[in-house]
Amino acid sequence: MATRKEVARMAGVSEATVSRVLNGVGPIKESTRRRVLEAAEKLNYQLNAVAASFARGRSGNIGVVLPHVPKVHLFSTYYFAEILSGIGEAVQGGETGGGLLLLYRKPGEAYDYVSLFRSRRVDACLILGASSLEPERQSISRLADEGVPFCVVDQRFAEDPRIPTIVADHVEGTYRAARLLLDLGYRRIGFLNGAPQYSNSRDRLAGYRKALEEAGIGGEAVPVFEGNYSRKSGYEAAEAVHREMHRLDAMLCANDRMAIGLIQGLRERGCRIPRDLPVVGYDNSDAAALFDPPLTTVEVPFFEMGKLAAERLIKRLSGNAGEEETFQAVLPTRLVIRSSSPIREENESE
Amino acid sequence: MATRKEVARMAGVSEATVSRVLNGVGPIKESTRRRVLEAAEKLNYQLNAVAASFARGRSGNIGVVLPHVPKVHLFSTYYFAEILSGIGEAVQGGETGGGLLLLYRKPGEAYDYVSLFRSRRVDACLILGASSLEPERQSISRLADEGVPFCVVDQRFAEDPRIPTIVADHVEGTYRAARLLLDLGYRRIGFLNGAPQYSNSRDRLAGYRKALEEAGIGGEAVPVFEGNYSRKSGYEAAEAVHREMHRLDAMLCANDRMAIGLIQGLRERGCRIPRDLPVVGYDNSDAAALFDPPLTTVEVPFFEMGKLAAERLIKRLSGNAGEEETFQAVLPTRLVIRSSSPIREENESE
DNA sequence: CACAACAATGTACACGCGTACATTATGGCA
DNA sequence: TGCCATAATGTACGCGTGTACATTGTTGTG
Repeated sequence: MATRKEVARMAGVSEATVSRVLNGVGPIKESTRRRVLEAAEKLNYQLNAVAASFARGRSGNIGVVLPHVPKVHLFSTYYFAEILSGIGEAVQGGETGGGLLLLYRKPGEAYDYVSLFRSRRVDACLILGASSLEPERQSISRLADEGVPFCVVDQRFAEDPRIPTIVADHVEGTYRAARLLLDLGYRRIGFLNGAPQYSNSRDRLAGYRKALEEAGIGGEAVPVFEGNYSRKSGYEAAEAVHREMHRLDAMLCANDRMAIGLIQGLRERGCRIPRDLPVVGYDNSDAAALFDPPLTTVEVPFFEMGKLAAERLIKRLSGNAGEEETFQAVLPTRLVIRSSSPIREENESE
Repeated sequence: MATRKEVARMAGVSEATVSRVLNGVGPIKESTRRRVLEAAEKLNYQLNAVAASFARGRSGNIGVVLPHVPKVHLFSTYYFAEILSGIGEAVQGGETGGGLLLLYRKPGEAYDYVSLFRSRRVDACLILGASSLEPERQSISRLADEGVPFCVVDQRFAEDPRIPTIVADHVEGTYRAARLLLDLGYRRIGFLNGAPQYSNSRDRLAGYRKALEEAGIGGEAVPVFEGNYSRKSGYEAAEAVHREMHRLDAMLCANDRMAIGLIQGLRERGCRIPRDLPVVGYDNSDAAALFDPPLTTVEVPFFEMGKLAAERLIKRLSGNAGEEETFQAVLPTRLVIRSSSPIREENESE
């Protein structure tokens, strides 16, 4: 394995000159540059990236921290897949040379993000699938203390404005979805939510409640169910939903997968969708369009969220540090009307 | 930022002792260990992973090289999502401490894998979505020359037995699927394949042809179409398929997404599935079960392939090197019968 | 008690690079 | 020619760790 020293010797220059040629630093005579490059070529020299990272004090890659749930195919989840695709798009476009370092954490537990930086394994870090549970919140908070570049995707920490976040406007999303059903004349609209430790779950609930309250429908008149965003949990919720059927005339779900599971479960109980019960999903995943019936749902720009988050980090790494150090962006959602809700002459989007 | 030296000073020992305590190497007096750990704790010391990698000559993470196609949401692809999920499962279970380093390459181009190792950025490497195109084949071949741990997933290089691969038995997969249609009485079975630069495409074609030949159906009697595994390409293929309808009485597709696109396109031309034309997919993606009609398809253990590939690398890294250096595994596929093919009393699986 | 065996720790250096600073060529101008 | 600014290159060192080897305690055995 050739090293810088050998290249220097063959080219008849000092190691520093080799380094300068390879990094394009400082003025170099053209003939020298050629000699060095030829020597490097001839020796099949390859810069040791780890040594360079060590000398620079930076690893050159961006960390992406994901929750690991055994047996769950995380990447096959529309939510994570889209966010990650967006992140990938950004790092590819950014030409950082470095890669994405995928790291797993146990959800709910404290993860030592600070060590991640202290150990120089990442220069910046994106946090996906975080919750508001105290251990997680604290460890993310410590990251803010540290002043390092990071960003939490789709999870707000309203109480700590120093935590940079990029979220979607889920309040508006479920508000619109609920309004659609209300405008169609439904009053007893149930809600199947995900776990409340996620701010995005709580936001969805808030938007739903807001719409109902505006329509003068009391808080406890309509039941709220809880799943975990999996198809299975929606399927299992069908039992409870079916039991409460007399108090319901429509269902709103916090994501498409649960909506699909719910519909499958309700069908097994003889329920026809949307005739007996309109069901509205959320996310506008691929499955929403393919399912029978195609789901009315809310489109969320997960791809763009990931892309934006990564771009911000990359920009902050490669230049003007410090400015707009903490940012909190909220991206809009969009209602998509299909046939799991009754068709009527409504505005197709917006 | 505390360093080893300071810990050593505070604990009243040498740096070497600190290192030994932290790495659990050699005999250490219990009282010393405690003093060191206390000092490290008190100073909030964090080992510099980059420096350690540098000293060890290993980075501690596993590279995953993916094709990057602009605007394509790679992770949202069932194929890549499942393989990556499997890889994630393996690295999580393996407790390597290190992470997955995601790296992008331009498909079809030569990628300098060797540099990846020479630069010490990865200790091992998984290659996804590779093709048999000459530049790619060569650069992967060079990796084999190098003798480093790597594995190509779902792409064979039959001509070079030194290249470790894990593939699915796609020949058997399409053979079974074609046999299903033949057994149902169909003779003029068309095939919509992916791009032929992938061995998995060619294998699918081979299985399909094998079944037809066994049934005494000549090579050119039935048309073969080509897409690129996207839903859109299947949708666009509908035109050609519809044009050739008189020569067809069933269609086999190289993946579910194309099958779905094809069905959507055919429907727009007034074609009913499966009554007018049975369509069989491939992959058994989530969409296959959700689509209307649910697709008859071939299940492929992508998750297991990724998991197995990663496990092999991890095993090879963390111990007995050299043995079974190159391995080529072939995992079985499984026919899944749903209603995009006519129902008859067939064996549901196997 | 002498000595070996081993436990416990210290010393010293390599790892390959980036870069601050020192030094030497080069060219323009008075 | 002499002088200075700048180009071009060399020297020297730090980065923080792992670890081979040397050294110093400790224990057991004859």
